[in-house]
Parts: sequence; structure tokens; C-alpha cells
Amino acid sequence: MTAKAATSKSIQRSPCVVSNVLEIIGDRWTLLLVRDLLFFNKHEYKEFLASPENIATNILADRLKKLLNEGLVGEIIHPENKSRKLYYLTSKGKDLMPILLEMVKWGAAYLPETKEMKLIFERVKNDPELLKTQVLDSLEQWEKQMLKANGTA
Amino acid sequence: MTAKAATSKSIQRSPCVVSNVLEIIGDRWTLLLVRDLLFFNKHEYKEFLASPENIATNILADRLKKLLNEGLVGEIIHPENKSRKLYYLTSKGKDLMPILLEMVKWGAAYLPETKEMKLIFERVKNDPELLKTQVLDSLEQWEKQMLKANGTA
DNA sequence: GCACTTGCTTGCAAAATGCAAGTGCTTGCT
DNA sequence: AGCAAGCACTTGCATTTTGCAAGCAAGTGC
Repeated sequence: MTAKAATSKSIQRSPCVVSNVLEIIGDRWTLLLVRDLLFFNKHEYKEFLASPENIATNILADRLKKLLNEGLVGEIIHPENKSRKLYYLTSKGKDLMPILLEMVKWGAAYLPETKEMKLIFERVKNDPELLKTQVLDSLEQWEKQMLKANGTA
Repeated sequence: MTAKAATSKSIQRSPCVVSNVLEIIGDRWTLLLVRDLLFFNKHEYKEFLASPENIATNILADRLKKLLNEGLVGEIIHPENKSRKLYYLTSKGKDLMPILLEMVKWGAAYLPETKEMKLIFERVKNDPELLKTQVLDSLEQWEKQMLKANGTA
């Protein structure tokens, strides 16, 4: 195992919220998975692997485990294929969206423009609230299809 | 040297803003320094060392170097003591505040309550805009005293 | 001159990461 | 039923990053 699962219940090394939040999402990969789940409708292992950042399989497995442990993400087996799994954001995970959107805003202001994210750039700048509801609606849509039997998320 | 300075000009491994932002602030330490500079009026090396997270001296030196390289932070020698340095946030660095505040909000919602941050908790929840202007005013105050000769920040 | 502070650097052990190659389960095809 | 292929991982190992303790030069206070 690459790393032990860090639950929020484990001993905090700091009394500061920021520090404790960073213990969960403060690394190069975790928020990228949240991004994929939130904005790019990705739900499967292989889809995360296909992201442009090229996450290694061991890191991906490790981060998914942590996200599950933290309760940011849930999983089910694919209804049509037992050998596949579907990952989805819980409300705790979805609530990271404001953080991501602020990062997008900051990036839009200070980073060299990237074509691929121009779409979200514009939507964040024009009407962030609209974007949020659109994103959440889209996820709800998916959940209705895939999770209808469950009371999760 | 612990790590090479990663400028935003270096080759991006992804076209995604989130990814590129995380290359700058996506680690356990960088945002804690920004937090100290922004909310706790810390400006000196030894003050960062005194934070409850206990950053190691080599990591601190490395992160300060990176923050300077990225243009998030500026430095001057202490006007009254040549052997001390003063670090301060540029506007690029200050503009990370919304990200930090969203982290505080998320932490307030999902993390076990911590006494030490209750103050900022309340201020974020009650009136985020007021908090922002208060924080920025406080920094400006400091800058007027310390940086009066310079046109920086 | 001398002890002390300050902002680092250095050396080394431990941990996290990245890469390539498995492993075991399921599935589709014949 | 048999077999190749897909899928979600795991494993081993080299490289990189962290963490800790110790040092060190430049300045300051006496």
C-alpha cells in the first residue's frame, strides 16, 4: 500500500481549518479527480486514467481509496457490467465546487490562457451561480439513472 | 536544492486551469504560508516556523523561493535590521484569498469544529465581503508602514 | 570581542511518486 | 466450453520529495 488512509478522525497536527482541509485535498491529484467527477462527467477508473495529467494507476487507486474513506466519493458496481465500477461525488464532495471555481477564476486572471478550459472560464465569469446549478443538475440527472435504487449521495 | 523552481512559464503537463493552478498551490505547505501572510499578519521566516504545523526549514526556504518566483510574494530586508527579511503578498498572492475562504467554509461545514479558527469561521459566514476588505485594509496598513518607498505589491 | 539571533544550507533517513509489469475477475466471441 | 480481451487494481523498484537534526555566515547587542 502506498499510503495509509487518512481519516478526518485521525490526530490533527494543527488546530487550523485550512490546514485540516489541506490534509484532505492538499495534493496534486485529489482535486483533479474531483474536477473530473464534477465538470467532465467522468465516473470510471479508466476515465480518470485518460485525463491529460496522466495519473499513475497506483496513485489513482490510492486517491480513490482516500476519497471513499473521507466520504467525498461513493462507488457502485456498474449496473450493466460487474467488472466495472462507478464513482460519484457525495454532497460533501460536490461542495468542493466553490473551491474549484475560485481556482478557475484565479487561473483565468493570472495564468496564460488555455484553450481547453475557455468554456468553463466564460461560464464562471458570466454567471457562477448558473454554472453551479447546471453542474449539479447534470450530476443529479446521472444519479437518477445510475443510483435510483440507492438513497446515497 | 530540494527542488527546482517551477515557474508558470515552464512546460505545462495539462491544458487544464485547475491542474495548472494546483501546480502552484497544490501541496501541503504553500497555502499555509499564504494563510499566515493573509490572516495572521506574519511576515518573517521565524514567524512561519512558529506556525502550529511545524514546517521544516528546508521546505520553508524552498516554498518561499517558489512563491517569490511565481510572483505571489515579495521580499524586502527589514528596515530596522539588515539580518531580517520581510515577506509580503503581492496582489497576485492576495487574490488567493477567495480560495482560502471557500476552504474555510467547507471546513466549517464538514470538519470537526476547531476552537482556534472559530473567529474567522464566524466572520466568513456572517459577511465574507466585509472580512475581505478588513483583511486587505490590514495588509495595506502594514504596507504603508513598511513599503512606503517602494511601488511594489 | 563574543554570545545570540536570523535566515538559510547540508546530509541523511523515510516517505511519496512514477513507471512497467503483473494479477484476478468478468465478459464477449466462437 | 475455451480463450482473448477489458477492467480495476497490485506489486516491485528507481527516482523524487519530505522531514529532521545539525551546521553556518552575516548581522546585532553588549
